[in-house]
Amino acid sequence: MSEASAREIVIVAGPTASGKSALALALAEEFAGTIINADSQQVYRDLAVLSARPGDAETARVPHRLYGVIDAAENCSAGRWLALAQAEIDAVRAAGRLPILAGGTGLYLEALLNGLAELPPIPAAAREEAKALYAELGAAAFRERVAALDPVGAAKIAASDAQRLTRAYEVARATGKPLSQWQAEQAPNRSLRAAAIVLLPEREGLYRACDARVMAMIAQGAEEEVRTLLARNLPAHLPAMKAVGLRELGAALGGRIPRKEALAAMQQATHQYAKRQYTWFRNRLQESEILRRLTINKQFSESLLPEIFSFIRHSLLTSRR
RNA sequence: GCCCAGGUAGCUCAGUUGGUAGAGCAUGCGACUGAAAAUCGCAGUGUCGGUGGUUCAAUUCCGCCCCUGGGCA
Repeated sequence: MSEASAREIVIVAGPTASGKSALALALAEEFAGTIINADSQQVYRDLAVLSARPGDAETARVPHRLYGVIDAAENCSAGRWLALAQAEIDAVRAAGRLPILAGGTGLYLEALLNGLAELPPIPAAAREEAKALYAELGAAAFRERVAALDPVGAAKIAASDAQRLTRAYEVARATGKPLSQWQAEQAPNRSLRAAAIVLLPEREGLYRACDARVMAMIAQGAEEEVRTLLARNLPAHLPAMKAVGLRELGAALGGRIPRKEALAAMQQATHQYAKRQYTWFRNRLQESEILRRLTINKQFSESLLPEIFSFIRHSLLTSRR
């Protein structure tokens, strides 16, 4: 495949509250772009405030895709998002605009760049079976059972990591082929060419921004949003039910803990989440044949735009305004 | 003022029949292939309230003092 035919995209990544959305907006206005969500929680309709989804003011200025498009009763996944995102990238390019992927879910961006194993759909019953067996056998014995089905995969998973262990089990059982083998057979995505801006602000300032964001969410009606979502009585295992702040605010609304304590716990959980993202983006999304990367160790601000615009112009083949 | 219970890691606490101590959480670092705002791994830290005594050795036993909580006056 020639480089000229590769699909060019821009990626805006970084931990929560680092300024990704504002940067994506500025890029979209400069380069006639459309912003495509790469965040696992912003896809859910029910989580407008809690996921800090762009609001009307932003979506009026620039087209936004894949925000609030899935009901909380359903579950998104890396695979489902990838299919949606690829379709959006094609549509945006067909419309002559630049796709700008913005979001904090490292796995999704990694899947977009490196591809994902092409697995057939795994029936829900396989996961139920895996979970039940894990509960019955306990961690160590279950891990041995997984090792019998997928020795290569099991060797890389800790016995305490129930989630990955049950995943390996369900895939091997449902497809008759070990997950590690599916993964080994996948091919990387060579049809993209990406320029990534990664925001990694100094930690203390980032945490202060996280704290301020939590308070802003409260001011925007986070508690009402939580009350409404909890009233649906959805199963706790759904991804949307794992949003940071949902459990904390829910506990306060239910009178189980003082509100002040809930806010502090939510801020702490936000720090921990930001830290995990920080680790991912510091060590992943590295430069490659298809990826140019610009790391910025600051909170986003307009004064950074000239440097960023220049980076984009030099990284992408197609000349843009 | 008297009585009782406490004072050990950033927090909540365990423990040492006397040989300078540990869990959980927090924090830091890391991993990460369809739950990823998920899930998991590793690591550090302490004048063991102060002071005097007994002892080869005291965070541990004894005295006094300080602080906190509760009770009685």
